[in-house]
Formats: sequence, C-alpha cells, structure tokens
Amino acid sequence: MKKTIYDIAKHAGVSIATVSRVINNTGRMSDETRKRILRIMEEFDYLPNMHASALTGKKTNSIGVIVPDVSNPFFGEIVKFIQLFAEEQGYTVIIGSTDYHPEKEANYFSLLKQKSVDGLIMATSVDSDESLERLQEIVDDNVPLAMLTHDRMPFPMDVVTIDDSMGGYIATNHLLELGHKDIVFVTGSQTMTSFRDRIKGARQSLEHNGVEFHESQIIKSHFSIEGAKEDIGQYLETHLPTAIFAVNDVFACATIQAARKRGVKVPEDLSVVGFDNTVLAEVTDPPLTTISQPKADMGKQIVRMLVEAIEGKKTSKSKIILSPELIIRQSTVKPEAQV
Amino acid sequence: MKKTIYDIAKHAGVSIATVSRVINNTGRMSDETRKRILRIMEEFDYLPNMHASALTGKKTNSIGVIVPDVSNPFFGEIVKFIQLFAEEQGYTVIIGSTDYHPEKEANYFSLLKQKSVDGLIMATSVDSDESLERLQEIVDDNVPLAMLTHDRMPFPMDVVTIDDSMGGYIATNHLLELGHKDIVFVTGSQTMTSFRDRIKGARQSLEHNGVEFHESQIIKSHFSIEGAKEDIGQYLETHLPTAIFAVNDVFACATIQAARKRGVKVPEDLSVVGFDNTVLAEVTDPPLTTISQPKADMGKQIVRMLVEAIEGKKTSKSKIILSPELIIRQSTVKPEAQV
DNA sequence: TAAAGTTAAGTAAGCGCTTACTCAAATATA
DNA sequence: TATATTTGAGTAAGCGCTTACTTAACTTTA
Repeated sequence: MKKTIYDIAKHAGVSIATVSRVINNTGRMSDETRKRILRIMEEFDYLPNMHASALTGKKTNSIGVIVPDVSNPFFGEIVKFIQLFAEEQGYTVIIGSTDYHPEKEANYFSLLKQKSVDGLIMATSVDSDESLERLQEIVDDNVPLAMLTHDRMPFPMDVVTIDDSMGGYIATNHLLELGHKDIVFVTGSQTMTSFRDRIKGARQSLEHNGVEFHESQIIKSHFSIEGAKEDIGQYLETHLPTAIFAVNDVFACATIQAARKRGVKVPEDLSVVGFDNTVLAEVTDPPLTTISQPKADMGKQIVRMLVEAIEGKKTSKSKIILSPELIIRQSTVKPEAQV
Repeated sequence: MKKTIYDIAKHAGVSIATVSRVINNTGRMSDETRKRILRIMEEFDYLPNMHASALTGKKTNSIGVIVPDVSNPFFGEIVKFIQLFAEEQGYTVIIGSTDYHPEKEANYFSLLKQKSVDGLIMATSVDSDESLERLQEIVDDNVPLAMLTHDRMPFPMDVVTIDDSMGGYIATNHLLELGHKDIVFVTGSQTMTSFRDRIKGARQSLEHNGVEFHESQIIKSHFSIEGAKEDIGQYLETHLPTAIFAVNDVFACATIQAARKRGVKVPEDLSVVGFDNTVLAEVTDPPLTTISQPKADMGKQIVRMLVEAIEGKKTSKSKIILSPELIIRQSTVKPEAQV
C-alpha cells in the first residue's frame, strides 16, 4: 500500500539511487529517464518519506514559531502572515503557544529540537534558565534563530521588531498634545521586553514634555482579558486619570470595559490608547486610537531572513526595526471636552 | 556533539537494544540497569531522534489541525484549546490555516501525510476533489480523523459540533420575540456546512413563527472583514431591515461598521446578532448579542476522541453535538424602541 | 585507433532507532 | 542433582532514504 522509493525504482526499471537523484534534482542523467521517473512518481502519488530523508541529514523544511498566545489577535495575525510567507518559500510552520509559561516555552524548545526544525522564530521573551538551556542546545546544532517583536538576544540571531520605545513615545505624545497631564499606563509581564520598551518610551515622552512620573502611574496587570479588567477596575476605584495608555489592544479593551462598568465614559471621561492595531481596535467601542505595527511586513521580513540563514545565503546577523504608526480613532479626545 | 543511542549505550556499558528498551519502557530488565541508563540519558540531555523512531513505524505523537483562518478569533481560541489538551496527552499540534482555499487545504493534507501525523482534526469543509483525493490517502493509511464544527463526513470519523441549526433557530427566535419582522441574514461561503445549517435553523424559526422568507433576505459575503463591510454596505443601500443575523461575529462586526458608516445606528435602527461569542463580541460597540459555542469543551472533546482513536481505545466513531447558547448583550432591542 | 575523458546509472554503506530472535546465567522443579 | 523455566541482555535485520564510490558504455583527442 505504502509507496517507497523501491516501488518507483522497480517500475521505472532503475535503481533507487537514480530515483533519489530525480527527487533531489541532483546528479546527471538522461532527460528521458528523468521524465519517465517523474511520470511514474506522479502516477503512484509518491511522496518521499520525510523521516527517512531527515535521518540522512537533509533539511526538514519546517520552521518552529513560538508565540505567547495564539488567541491574542495580534499573534494570530502575525502567525498567519508567517505561515503565508513560509509556505511560499516551501517551509511548514510548527506553532507553539506558551501562554506566557516559561516551562511551556522550554518544552517547545525540546520538542522543536526533536522535530529537527530548520530554523526557529521566537516572539516570546526567552529568559527562564530552563528555556535558555534548551535553546542553547538548539544553538549548538547550528539552527538559525530569529526573534520577532523582541529585541533581546540571548544568542546571536536575526531580529525584526518595531521601535517599541518610539511607539510608547508617540502614543504618550499624542495624549500630551491633546492636553492630558494625568496619564496612567497599563502593562503586563515585565519579562516582555517589548512592553518594557513601550513604557520606557512613554516615560521619555513625559520627561521631554516636563511632566512628572511616579511608579504609581503604572498598572501591572495579568494577561487574560478578564484578569486585566479586574486589575484595571480596582485601580480606577482609587484614582481616575484623564488618559490611559495600554501596552496592547487587549489591555486597552479591558480598560474600556473596566471603565464602562464603573460608569466612566470613554473618551469623554477617559481617553485610551492601545497598541498593535489589531481587529479589536477597529471593532471596539469606541474605536481605539492605537499604535500600529506593520504585521505583514514583519512576518515577511522575519521569514525572509530566517530562510536566507537556513539556506546559507546569509551568515551575518541583522536587525530590522520597523516604524510604529499612530492610528487615531475615537478613543482619545482633549480633556477640555471631558465632562 | 549530537547524542545518539550509541553514546548512551557505550557509557552505560550496555547494548543499544537495552537503551531502546528503557526509552520505550518495554522488555524486562533489572531495575538497577534501567535506573542507571535513565540517569545517563538525563546527564547527556539525550532525546531520541524522532525521525529514526518514526522510520521504524512508531507513532510521531503529533496531530494535524486544519482551520480556515487562525487570525479569526474563533479559530484562534479553538486552536489554543486544542493545543492545550493535546499537549496534556503528550501530542504536538501542527496547524494549517487554509484561508478558505481548497488548494491550500489539499496541500496541507499532503504535508501532514508526509509528516506522518498520528491523527487529524479538520475544522474546514473538505469538499474539493483535490482535497478529498489527498484525504483518501490519509484514510488509506488508517490515520484517525476528527471533524470539528462541521457535520459533513466525507469518510467515517469522529465529530464534534454544536447544533448549528439550533443556533440559527434561537438567534432568529430572539429577534422575532423582540418583534422584528424584517430580518436579513449575512453568510459566507456556502461550502461551510456550519453556515448553511445556521441559516437553515434561522429559516425554520421564521417558518414556525409564520414569517415569510425570500432569497433576497440573504447577503452572501466574502471572508475578510473589509470585504464583508463592503458587501453588507452595498446591500444596505437598497434595503434597510430592522435586524440582521450574521453567521459569525466577524460578519456581525462588519455589519455594525457598515451600518455606522451609513449613519444607521445599532441597535436603535438595526439590531444585530452574531455567532461564536468571540472576544470581538465582548469588545465591539455595542457589545454583541451572539450565539456562544463552548470552545474549551469542543477542543477537549475532539482531542479526547482523537487520542482514544489513535491509541486504539476506541474503534467505533461517534458524534458529539453540543448546545449553543444565546448571549444577550446590547446589539439587539425591540423594534418599537427604534427611531 | 588506442588512450583518456565523459556520461548515465548502479552498489552499498550508513543515518538512529525498534524488535524478533537468540543465548547464557540464574532460578525453579522434580 | 539433573532438567526445565525464567530472566536480563545482546545480535542483527530492517525502516526509506542519500551519497561517495564504482563501473560500463560512449565520445574525444592525438
């Protein structure tokens, strides 16, 4: 039932070596033979057993992608683009979603090593000792690495990010320009370097504009939208700023909902800025002013770099920093306009 | 650098057969030997080469999952749950997103066959000849299949769905109970059996309530949110109903936006019901009345069934139909309340 | 036209593992 | 104590492929 290279060879009246040569398009051989073999492969619906070829050291044509959470639309969209471009280049994608758990991340590293992926894209902040140890093994195997949306490099690797710090800066600038002075920041796990940078940029903006900053202006929240609503809601009980900048759209949506639940109107009583420009920003009420990341471009660039590294067309590492963009919708207004 | 079973065997002073036995926990052997070998494997960070073991016919501990679009929050969430439960059972997940393209679907079947996945979960409607042909090969290999969210079975397989028809029914009933008579339905590709069933249920509800139905009450839209906005907007130019039932939340959000763009207010001028209860429904303006699918439960059940089939604990096929639930938010009101 | 070079294709080793078969030593049975 | 049985572990074939090496049949070259 199962077709092997032997079946093809037998039917073509050649040796398996010849068949292997046409599979890999290597060696010399008469055009006639090659065509005949191709025809027979077609006819038999023959697909080479990739475990056998991987065992001999060939590429597996697969790349691993590790993201914190596929169900976050930002990563959902990113993954979709990565998959699209990887496919164009003839690679399959194996996705791991870590739920922000370092152990899961470490497990994925082991797993992807076992699956012998040809390269690895990471969109998580790899910091746990366990993860780094596992990643080290992958590095030892000379598997190319690329990091997306983070700019920390535990090992030499290609990087694609946006300028998160600038993103935080322009978001905050936008609020300051509107006239807000009392701005609060919502962020998540501080291990996410992208979040840290966004906050850093925000603080720089405050500083440049001569507005003071206190640690108490930061809400550190949990990751689920429900958890975030809770955390933000509690904060709002004690202090109601005129504007909030959240480090991603999920938090921004949570902010809007937490505010609404307490009778605080967005944007009249509270302006909100998000980050990522996901579908959530388009759809939420009010539509969210947010910082856009060029997701398609990011996906394309990272796949391009990784594939070049895999195929040996590129030996040095590079870093691509794309620009974030402010998308003004209706969740931000001047504080004068507030009730 | 690379550790093989030979390295472990040599260091343990045993044959590779013995090492293999401890890896697979088979055969008999003194406790002492087993422990010693385990310790050495640990020390060497040894992971068996899965291509080698797959080559001998062992399971790969991976399952394929095919969805139409990972960036649709409904599938993003579903995939997340599938991944979670699969992992608990010791399986990796290889995800394919087809963008509703039959050729991509067919490609994924080939690919997953090559990767020799142990089982396959499909959340797409498999109809193209090409896809069915490729799927046939997978069936011939006795790979267990499970279908999610669809209830069409090109081959014998396990199924988990909700009762889509009932979902359409209760959504429409809700609108009728509010007093709407002029209801329009937004749907997508008719190859999606789930969409067809939702519309079917809607029509049944109309019929039971003595409300007439015309084909012109159906808007067939494209899949991207932008395309849908366009399609729905055009329809609204010619006819403005008092309520719209969209077969998923993405279409419902598109409806709200298309309406808003034309100055039609939701819910005052137009009530909207969605389907799926994704994060979009929570977040959109106004929050969406929608039909909820128990995604976590669906993910859990389908993984459970598939794994049981893979591990031979289950030979007959079964079908699990879960109940949809109406979640009333603020996008639906009585037409009397309309302007 | 004989020696040298090309060309098309075959032979066989090896990738890292599993497993049926084998075997010697230890233990049980009569 | 002689024989049968169990136990722990090794031997070697084979999974489906790739590829270095080899070979036989042609072509060139001088």
